Amino acid sequence: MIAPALEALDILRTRTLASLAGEAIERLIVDGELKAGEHLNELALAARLGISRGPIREAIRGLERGGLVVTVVNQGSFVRKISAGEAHELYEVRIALTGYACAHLAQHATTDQIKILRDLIKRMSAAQAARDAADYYTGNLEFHARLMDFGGNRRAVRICDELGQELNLFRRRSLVSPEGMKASNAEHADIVRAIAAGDVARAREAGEAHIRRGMDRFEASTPRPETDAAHKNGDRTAKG
Amino acid sequence: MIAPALEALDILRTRTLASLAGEAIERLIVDGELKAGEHLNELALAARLGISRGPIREAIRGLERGGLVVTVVNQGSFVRKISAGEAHELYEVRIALTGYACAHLAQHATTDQIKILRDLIKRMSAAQAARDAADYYTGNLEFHARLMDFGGNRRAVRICDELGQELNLFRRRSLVSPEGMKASNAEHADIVRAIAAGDVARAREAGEAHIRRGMDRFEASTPRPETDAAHKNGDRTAKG
DNA sequence: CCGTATTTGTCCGTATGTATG
DNA sequence: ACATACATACGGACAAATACG
Repeated sequence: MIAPALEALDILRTRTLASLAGEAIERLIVDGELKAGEHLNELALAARLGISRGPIREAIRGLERGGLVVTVVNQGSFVRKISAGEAHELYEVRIALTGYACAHLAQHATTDQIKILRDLIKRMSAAQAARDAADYYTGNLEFHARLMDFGGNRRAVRICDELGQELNLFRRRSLVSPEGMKASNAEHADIVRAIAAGDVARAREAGEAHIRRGMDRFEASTPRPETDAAHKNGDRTAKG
Repeated sequence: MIAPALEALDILRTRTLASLAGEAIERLIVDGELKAGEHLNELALAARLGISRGPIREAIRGLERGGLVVTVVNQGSFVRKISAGEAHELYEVRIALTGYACAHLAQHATTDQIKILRDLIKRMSAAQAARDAADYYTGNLEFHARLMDFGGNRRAVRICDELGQELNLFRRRSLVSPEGMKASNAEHADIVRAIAAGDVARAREAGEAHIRRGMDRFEASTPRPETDAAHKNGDRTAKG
């Protein structure tokens, strides 16, 4: 199969090739086709997408700012390889934002919003019963997005979304076992209960604990600490 | 025109022109030389920095991802003009992260770290007494960076830094009056006291309240409520 | 409403730097 | 250590779309 080139969408023309290329490369990275640490060959990417190197380079700059790739001069760009420590940092930011959003919701949530959250929990419960990991995954994604959207706001949603993408550079999709789904969804229910009860402190605690438990599960399941971290394509904010 | 062209750093060559251009344009925006809503002329920027359009375009893609500019096809890029509602969102994210960092610090702060924070408070106190707003400003910046760095971590620092930059698109530098400095620094002291006492809840509350108070001060001082909120990117340019 | 000028979007060519035999 | 091959970095040119008179 010769590359689902961008020419297929050429009819639209409502967006620049750089933006389309950016999304295409982003997909290649999050889907794992471009693995962590791998080199991004501009010419190859341009050929694959059927465009020239200009838009490719522009797209890579965006990904660079987004933290998906790192660039070294005269050597090119590489898919960012984040360390366990960096992953921990990302998780902590999510913990902070989720906890705050839950606390905020406990004070300001409407009955409609709570109903939406409860419906999502039901949907995930059904997915878990059906062993449908994919459906649970999307439901979980929407649940957390709703949580942030209701409480924090759109910007917080975007930040969490980007953090999730970066985390996918470390863990290849959070594989959830049936038991894991059940436990995770029980935590979701805890969160919504606290929110519905208007218990600010408990809502925050439940929200934080949920993410933190996911972090713990993830860090416990990681084969090796992978202390090599920085390598040569380390973050430019390198320290120590 | 002074034109602090990039040629001065041409000797180093340790970084790409795109990254240097990005920082240069970023400075132009943050410093207010390029005002909100203003159009970014690629050719003019290239001429000003003494380079070609290629690196300029790449730099703009980075700023776009960073939220400093918005781009519309076949029309170019504009300095992002954020609404009061969006500014409120940004503030809330900072509230969440600062509160979490303070709570974290209350549990894990070392005596050395607390000493550093206290020294910064002293420095700001001196700056306030001397009516040195600039020194207070930098001290304040470092204080908050330290707060995040100790607790949340480097990534949280970066996020808060970027949020602060975006906020500068709305408010032209948070002008702090002498009384404002004094009140603000008193809140700093409250935060550090709670951290030193190991009081998690109070530390979080103090951290959140500090940012929230800054937000309130800012929103109270804003000339117009601008209730439109304009969604997403809003109207790029004030044109009829 | 139309023609012109300006600017963006894209592609290609060249030079420089790095990796490698 | 030297030479070769290759990829990146940058500049410049062309076409299309938009803005303006």
